[in-house]
Amino acid sequence: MAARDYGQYSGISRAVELVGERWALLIIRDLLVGPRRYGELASGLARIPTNILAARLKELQAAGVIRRAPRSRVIVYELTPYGRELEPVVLALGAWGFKALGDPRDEQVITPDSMTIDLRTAFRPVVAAQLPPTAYGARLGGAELVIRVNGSALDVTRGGGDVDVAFAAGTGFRRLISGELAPERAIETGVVDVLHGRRELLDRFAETFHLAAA
Amino acid sequence: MAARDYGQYSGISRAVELVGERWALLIIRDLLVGPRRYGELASGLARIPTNILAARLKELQAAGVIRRAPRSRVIVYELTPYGRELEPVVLALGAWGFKALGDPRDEQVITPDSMTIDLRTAFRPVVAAQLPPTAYGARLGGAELVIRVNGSALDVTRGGGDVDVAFAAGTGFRRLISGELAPERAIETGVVDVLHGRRELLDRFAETFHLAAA
DNA sequence: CTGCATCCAGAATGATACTG
DNA sequence: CAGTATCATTCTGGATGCAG
Repeated sequence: MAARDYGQYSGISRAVELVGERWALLIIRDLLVGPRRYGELASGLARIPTNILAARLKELQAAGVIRRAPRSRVIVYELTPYGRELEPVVLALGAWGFKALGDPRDEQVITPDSMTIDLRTAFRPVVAAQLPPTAYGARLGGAELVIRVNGSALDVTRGGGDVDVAFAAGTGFRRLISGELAPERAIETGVVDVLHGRRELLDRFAETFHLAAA
Repeated sequence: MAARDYGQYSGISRAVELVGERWALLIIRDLLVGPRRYGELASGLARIPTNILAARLKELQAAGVIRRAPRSRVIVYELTPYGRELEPVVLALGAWGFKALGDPRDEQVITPDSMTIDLRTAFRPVVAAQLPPTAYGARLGGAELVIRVNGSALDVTRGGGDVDVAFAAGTGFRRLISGELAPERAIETGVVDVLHGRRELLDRFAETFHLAAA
């Protein structure tokens, strides 16, 4: 039950003892977006068995990475301050893994939380600071997000709202961000579908969010 | 055998599919220090079962993270360029885990490679750049290292050589680096044992290598 | 209904023995 | 030295049960 240890005295081995079990980093990823209820975690991590989710939540609590917090009648899980220190690690790991992503397969889901973190990994604050504030509406798989960029600040929320440009992208999302496909080409080929708004803002999106493939 | 996938289309899930299996990140950690033979990896990761090591090496090759390279009669494993891009991830994770380290337990080993990476995570190049070049000899558990700091450059090698100060530290190593114990106190209490050289250089060591506990 | 606990088949790991 | 083969143990995944 407790994470088996590696018998080594080192930072890495301690870290993987704490958060290296299967599913653990994905739980942490979703909690980086915000506190979540048990059921919210379960539906965000569609294929996690419920007993494994319960076990991981206990282990991560014991490790001091997350905690149960009562919020007006319901219980949510949230990162502790120490857990939140994993943010740079998760973002760096996500950036690395993003480069190895191919096109999404049919059985793969995109959740709002995972997409939010992926957007954070690809976000270029220095570039964004030079551009006017913009709100994008993005529909990707099952996730529908409003992405607000204001200076070097990024804010991603779920659901609708007023946006400057709204688009739907399946396989195109990664290609846009990797620079593999220019925005105009993406629209032409139908890989990205602009639903409404100023379609030229897709260029700005591609500038703001960029992660070159390896 | 192949890494089971999480059914999600995201950077993190892809990353943990590639390097999230048990022992994988420790193998990568040691390969970050330099190319290693099968037997070197096996002895650095004392408790890894040999079949698991063999399996991981194959999976990591298939993932494009490492490769087998023939070096004058023998075969070594080394990181691919893509694998080397994990360096910031491993260092960040190591820094996080280091903060959760307690005192070393008896059954825990310290290997030269793991210690080398831990020193890299704690190294402060900006601080080091202000200090004169210094060579430290450190004996920690089974690992005996020569640590050369020259400006903002750090070089850690195994074995002996001329150093400005040599010291042995058991539990003291972490406490020194975390700032939990001042160098003078460490020497007084016998937690750190200066073998020869200028003992006041331990202050410089503690300035150069620092990682505050959480 | 949410938040888990229990049960069981199958997969991964760990220990050890063995081979080219 | 560099792995492969075998087998006991542990963990995961999927289904289901159940208490607040």
